[in-house]
Amino acid sequence: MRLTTRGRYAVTAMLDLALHGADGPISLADISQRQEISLSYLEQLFAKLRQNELVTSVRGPGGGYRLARSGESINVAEIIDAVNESIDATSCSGKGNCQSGGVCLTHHLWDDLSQQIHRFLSGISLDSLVHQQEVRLVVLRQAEESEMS
Amino acid sequence: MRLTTRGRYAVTAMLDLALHGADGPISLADISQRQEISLSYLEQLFAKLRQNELVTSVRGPGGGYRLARSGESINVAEIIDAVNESIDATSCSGKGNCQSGGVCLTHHLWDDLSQQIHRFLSGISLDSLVHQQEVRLVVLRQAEESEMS
DNA sequence: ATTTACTTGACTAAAATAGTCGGTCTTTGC
DNA sequence: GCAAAGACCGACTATTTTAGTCAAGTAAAT
Repeated sequence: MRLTTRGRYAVTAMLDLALHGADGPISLADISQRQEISLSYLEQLFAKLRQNELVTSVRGPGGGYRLARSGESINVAEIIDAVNESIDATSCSGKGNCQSGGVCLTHHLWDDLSQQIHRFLSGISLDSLVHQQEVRLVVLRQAEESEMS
Repeated sequence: MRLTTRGRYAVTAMLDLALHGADGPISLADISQRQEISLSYLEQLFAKLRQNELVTSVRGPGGGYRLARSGESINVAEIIDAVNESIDATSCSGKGNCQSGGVCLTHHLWDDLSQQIHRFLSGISLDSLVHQQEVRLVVLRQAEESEMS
């Protein structure tokens, strides 16, 4: 299992869209500045998010990305999935052939853990994050920072 | 956050000790054969497990390792910790300085997830694994396999 | 037409993983 | 006392993944 900056960046960027995308598409340059994520790296991530139909793009001046569905219907687990970070904790990717055809001693444990994590993350929608106190505070700070520059 | 073969191997090896260590120390060679883990790699892992006082060693012929405490009092979270696989899912290692001194947009989410995982894994003792039906079945299969060779 | 911005693919440095290898030190049993 | 078993230690390495750069497009709006 891995949960690295890739998945974290993807969720952060999607949350940025949910927060600022109310009126019109958001450019990757904006997200890059607000969330301090390399622009070229965002391009890579959004290619996958688009393939997985989590965002739609608008080309040309004033263009950018917007959420493909409502923030209510998009959960964190599917964002992480979209950028190829499996939440699976087993070594056999759930296939159950971790030791010479059968399951290994701890297969069941990792399987349980995977389900636990998946249940947790898929229960969290972008909308629910938008409404969190902790998130709102960060949004305010980011707004101040952007005024200064 | 990472959960890779290192943490999985460590838990598997510790469970092997809990299962077979009732009468006398278990050699790494035994564990290596039963669990199909490279002997040299096990040595690395057990160095850390010993430093963290999860196992004690007995040198010389007939020697090996045994659990330092009862299987009831050792939980999976501390085993994974011992081999340096942090369960923390935040990018700032919980420090809260993920974005220019403050927290990033999704810090709280990863913090929550980390706690969730930690609570789950620290609630599982080696003993509770020993008594699981799924584990017992694998133990039987492994016993058969070792008879054949 | 020109500008803006998305799109694609190839490429790369750095880190982590998953080991290997060779040797040393201790203890037990013959 | 000596040989073998097995823990212990450190250095070394191939592979993979991550995180990111760079350059060359393509599409759409003004």
